[in-house]
Amino acid sequence: MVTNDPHILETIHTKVTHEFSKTLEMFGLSPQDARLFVTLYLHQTPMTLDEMSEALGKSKTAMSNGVRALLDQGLVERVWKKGFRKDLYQANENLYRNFMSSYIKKWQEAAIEQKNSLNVMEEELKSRIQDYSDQEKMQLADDLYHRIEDMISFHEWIAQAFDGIDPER
Amino acid sequence: MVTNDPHILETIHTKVTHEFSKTLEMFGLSPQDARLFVTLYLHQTPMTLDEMSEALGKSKTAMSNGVRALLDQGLVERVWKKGFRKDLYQANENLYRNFMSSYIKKWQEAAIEQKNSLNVMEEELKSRIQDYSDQEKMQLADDLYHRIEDMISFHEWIAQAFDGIDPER
DNA sequence: TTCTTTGTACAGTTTGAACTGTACGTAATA
DNA sequence: TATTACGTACAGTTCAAACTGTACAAAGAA
Repeated sequence: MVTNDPHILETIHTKVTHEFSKTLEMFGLSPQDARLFVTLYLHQTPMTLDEMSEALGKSKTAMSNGVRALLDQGLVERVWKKGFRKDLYQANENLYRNFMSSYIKKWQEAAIEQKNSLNVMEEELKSRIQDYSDQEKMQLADDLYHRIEDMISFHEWIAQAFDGIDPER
Repeated sequence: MVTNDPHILETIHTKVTHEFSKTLEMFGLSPQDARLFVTLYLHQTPMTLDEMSEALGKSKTAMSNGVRALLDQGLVERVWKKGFRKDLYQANENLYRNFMSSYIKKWQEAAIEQKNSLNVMEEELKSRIQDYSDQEKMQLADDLYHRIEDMISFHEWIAQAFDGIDPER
């Protein structure tokens, strides 16, 4: 192609936004939050709500909500500019630390948390299991017990697997 | 507690289902699919659509759809029992292989895929970048170019990180 | 063949998430 | 002080996903 499309820059910008959003969605961001983040990330200077609204073609209210969600997740920060009344926001720079690293941490914590919950239930079941004189119920309780043990192992594997990843680079 | 709650087994069963579903949702399963899978997993023998419907209190149609989703993801298999007309389904046994291992593979493939897409865009941008005489546009293109490079690095980190996990135990 | 059972396609309903426009509280400006 | 600009709370709308009940096609039983 030798054509000199005057919108080539915008076209690539759009494609990149779409592509990178998909990756961020894998980290659990909603499609809209991901889009907003990428918009901020590609924009080299901090943006106002009105600029985001313009860039994404959505209402200011939607941007206000979206930015708050990103702030809560620590992906975006508010910036001050003296003599400027509007709020300014920019995407945090370090992608790896902001996503990969915190993501791993989130998984590990969740895995350990769930494992603990299961342990509690396992204990409860064990202490009750002898109460059953009924043969059939005894069998059911025993089966459930083994399943819980499998689940606990599974959570241990998860925690261990993510432990093997170096969180900083 | 010395009380001997006659429903203690069901109570624990429910709690375990709920807890383990949360873990599976982290792997991208929808809440409904996760619940259905755990129900099958805890049930020691293969189940019919009617049994699932009974167990979850939802329509048979919903079960039919749910099971198909799980089949597509390779989490459940159909079982034959001679002289029995109804379809029987059971959860695949090995949790680690079915979830953790395939999950890691999915991430790696996705990361590499996205990285390739970004590479293509980067090349396109590079080949067009000299067409700009306009100083301002030149700057924009250059900024975008650097951002794309950052994104590519990010995807490389992802692929590398998941590479460090041993997929088989 | 006819009758019955079983799974699923389909149409309609419900529910929740995302978005919009308005209205209001707060803070800067004059 | 009054006025203007800004962000967000709120109520209403839209849209998609999940669910239900009915109707039908396929396969087994009689």
